[in-house]
Amino acid sequence: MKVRTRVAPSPTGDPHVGTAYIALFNYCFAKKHGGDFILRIEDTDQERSTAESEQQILNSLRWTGLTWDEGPDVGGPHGPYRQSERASLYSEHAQVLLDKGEAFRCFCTADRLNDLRKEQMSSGAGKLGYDGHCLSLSPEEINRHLEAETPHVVRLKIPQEGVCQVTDMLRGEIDIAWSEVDMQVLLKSDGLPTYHLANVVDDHHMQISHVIRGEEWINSAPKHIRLYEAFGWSPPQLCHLPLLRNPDKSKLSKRKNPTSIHYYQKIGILPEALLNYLGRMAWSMPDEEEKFSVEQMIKHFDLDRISLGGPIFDTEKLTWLNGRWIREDHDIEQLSERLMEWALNPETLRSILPMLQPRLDRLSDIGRFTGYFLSGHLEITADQLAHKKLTPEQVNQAIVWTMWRLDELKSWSSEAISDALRECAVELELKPRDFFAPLYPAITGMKSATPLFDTIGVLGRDLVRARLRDASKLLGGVSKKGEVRWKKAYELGRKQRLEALNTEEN
RNA sequence: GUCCCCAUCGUCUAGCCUGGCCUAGGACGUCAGACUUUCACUCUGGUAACACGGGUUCAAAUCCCGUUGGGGACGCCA
Repeated sequence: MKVRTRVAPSPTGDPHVGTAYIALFNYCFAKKHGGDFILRIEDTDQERSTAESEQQILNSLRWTGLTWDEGPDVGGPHGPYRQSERASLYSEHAQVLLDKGEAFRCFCTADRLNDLRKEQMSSGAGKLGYDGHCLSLSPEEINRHLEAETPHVVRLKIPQEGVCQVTDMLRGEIDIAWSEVDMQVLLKSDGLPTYHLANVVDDHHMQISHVIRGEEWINSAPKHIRLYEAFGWSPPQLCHLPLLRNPDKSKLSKRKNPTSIHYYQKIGILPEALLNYLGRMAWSMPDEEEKFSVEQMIKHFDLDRISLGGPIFDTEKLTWLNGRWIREDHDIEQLSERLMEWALNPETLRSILPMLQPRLDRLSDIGRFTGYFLSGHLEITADQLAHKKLTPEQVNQAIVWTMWRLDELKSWSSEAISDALRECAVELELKPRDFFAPLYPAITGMKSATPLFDTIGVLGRDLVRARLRDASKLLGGVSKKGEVRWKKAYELGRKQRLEALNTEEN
């Protein structure tokens, strides 16, 4: 059987380095065995998925240099490769399970489920999950609900007892008692599938032979195995990779560490260096060589060389490795080409020049304005952030509010940024000009610079977040205690904002 | 809380499966020095780890058990 692997990102935010990491291992495994590597977009979450995010993921993954044999942009024999375009396939399969008696309809309301969860939490019973309420509904009751068009979901039936044996390519047999497995929702009330159903149906139809994914999926593997069994399909081999971590060992997250591929591109990391570094996460060359290309990685790739401790994503070593790629693999001609490819090109210039033109008296003035567009982190001092009307605490608060509020933003347009930040100023009861003042040095390193919202827009989410975090740290950062208090105040503002939004809509 | 996974320098890791060659190797960082008009690069040297306790064995970083620690999962998110 041909080896076929896939990476299946969900377009709900910035393209994540974790996606590139998983993609890299899937790619290497497939290519090592002469197989195919597939890209599939898992956009069944209507609430959070955006076309913008999908495009960025595609762009970022392309930028790394990884190529896929099948995908939404390149097509292939098993398409479509976007789950939102396969909706009927999933509902048909849900029906099959219903007919086979492997799944059941559940008419429980969100309220009942919430209460149930609360009760389970507080009773400290340990076991959480659906209580099987709708399992015993009579055919008449079900029909009555269906006729009344009561919103409902389809859930997977789970064996009452016994254990599920999950075979992991790295860990061997893992036993998980069926009693620990929840009766997972397969089809949501909007008719779209959850990850579990869509994933299994697609992996089967796309003939995926090996599922290489993050460790966070181990606990739901029994659900997937159950689904394969229920359909009468043979499951793929499972392989769970250790998770990339923050320096504090928690799962890599943007709140603690820049996670977007775009950020690393922006600060001038070479794609081959990023992939090289990602390849060093949990994996090593047989001769322990640190610097290697994807081709070399494929040549020596072996799942046995994966170490299971979760690696911390260390930007310092990435930077060192990147330096080696710059120095050892480029002559001056090639380097100048890389630089032009990166940012010294008309396209980049065109994106910032509209803001610059009114400020240029001499062409050479470009120098002091482009610095902060081309830099990664800024070297600023605490007194650059000082403001005559605000206390350092207030300045810090303005910066932190900006950071939090920007994180909530769905669209990264300067209008959206402008609206969001103006709201922050109102919430903090500061005049806009006072509120914005410290943001200039924090984000640009200068007291006055190009228009704030456009600048933030061009710099991008992760870089802006990183600079704001740097600035906040300069002012003492957010202490554990302060975080709680500020978060409360921030949430209050957020709540009022949402309420205002709702009354507007009504 | 319940379940699952994991455990070698501060960090990435080699060694572990197939016990002895391990007084545990390499790399990042850091410190010291050399080179260089400065800086950087480069080079040399130093620093620093088998989580703990029990077993098995002539012999354990390597195998087994327990403890501790870390992480993950417990959504009509993926």
